[in-house]
Amino acid sequence: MGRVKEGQSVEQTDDRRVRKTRRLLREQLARLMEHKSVREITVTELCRACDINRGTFYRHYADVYDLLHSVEEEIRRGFQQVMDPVFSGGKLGEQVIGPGLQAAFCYLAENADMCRVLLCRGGDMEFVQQVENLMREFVREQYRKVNRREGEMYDYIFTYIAAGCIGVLRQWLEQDMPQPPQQIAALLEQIMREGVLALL
Amino acid sequence: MGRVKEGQSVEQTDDRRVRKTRRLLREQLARLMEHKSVREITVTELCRACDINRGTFYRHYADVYDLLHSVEEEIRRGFQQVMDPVFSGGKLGEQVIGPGLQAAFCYLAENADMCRVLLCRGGDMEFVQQVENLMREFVREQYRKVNRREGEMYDYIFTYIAAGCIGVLRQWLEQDMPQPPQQIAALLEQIMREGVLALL
DNA sequence: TCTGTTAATAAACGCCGTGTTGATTTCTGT
DNA sequence: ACAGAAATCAACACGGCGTTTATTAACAGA
Repeated sequence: MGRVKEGQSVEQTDDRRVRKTRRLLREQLARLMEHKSVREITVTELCRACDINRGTFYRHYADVYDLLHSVEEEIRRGFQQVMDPVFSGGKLGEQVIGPGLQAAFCYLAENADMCRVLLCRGGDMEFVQQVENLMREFVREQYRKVNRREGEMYDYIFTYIAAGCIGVLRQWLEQDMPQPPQQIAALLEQIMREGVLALL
Repeated sequence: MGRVKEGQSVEQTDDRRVRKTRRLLREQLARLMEHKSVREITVTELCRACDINRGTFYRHYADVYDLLHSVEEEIRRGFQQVMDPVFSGGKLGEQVIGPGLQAAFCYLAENADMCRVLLCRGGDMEFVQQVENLMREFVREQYRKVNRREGEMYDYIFTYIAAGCIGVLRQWLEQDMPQPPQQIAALLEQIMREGVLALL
């Protein structure tokens, strides 16, 4: 059964050994995920790849998905952190969409290997949904500054915009980011500002 | 290793026993998937739920994912079939988006239980991507009638629209479809025709 | 540099699901 | 009614899982 962990939020340790072990596990997991789906990766296999004792793995994580989720949480946390200042500190209102998107896409580009594996083909729906929700809250916040109307139908529209952005992000990642993140952010800003029709 | 199957496309049989077995397996898989993720569902467990011999399962499918994919393919095929007439037979051009979306959403509503499980939280990214691609081709086809311009950036915009639609679909399914499919289709048609800005 | 602490290792354990087999029984279409 | 095929039952080796114990190695702090 799953071992009781040290409360998934605080993972910092002053012991060099555990930092090393966890870093190794994350690296090798990412590497293996480039070639096969997560469900095909076994603890045994991962430990062999790390040259780590299997018991050591279980000291840190309950199973492969537990490890995966800790990686996801790290990326999600970073994503949130990058968006947050733009999020709440937007006094200019209009001028915040561009920088926000640009910051987000630059951050994701830095973690492209992991993000591609988590958001694209063999990815984790749960994680995609979480990122999409973050994006939706960003969108809602922006439109709230202009218009305070609410309602179920508005929720659908916010979802539409957020899902559209994540969809573009996914395609961009899957094609190995042929454009610089700034260009994608600019495109999405334009779509959000002028709508798709103006561009077609 | 995976057994060689009868070429995943043709699954029809005249033998009542195999129809019964496969139907049972699909039903129980859907039922189990409502309570737990696919990765937690074991062949043994599924067979117990069906009161079917485990060897019988392996006669039809290589593993749980093989079964799942056959279900996905069936739904995808139906989806495509429902869209296709509107797709190619659109002489009116403008008048085809509404009926197309409406047909799609009505079809998905009929298979809501399975679709929710495949497209939402615990779903299969691979499948979501496939449905999204179908939607994108539909969108591209519609816009092609008005404007023949092409290019990488246009692809991003088509992706944006398609992903937005699937995102709305996902939210709608997850909330147990509080609106009739016609209303959602109408909303998306409006968005595609007038853009999000006109609605906010 | 020493010391108490703790992570990492190695080896072994029972458990359970897997995928396959062969012999037997039950059901099916014609 | 009959031949063929599907479903059943029991058993098999295999391998990953999750845990335990004793032991070694590395660590932080003084």
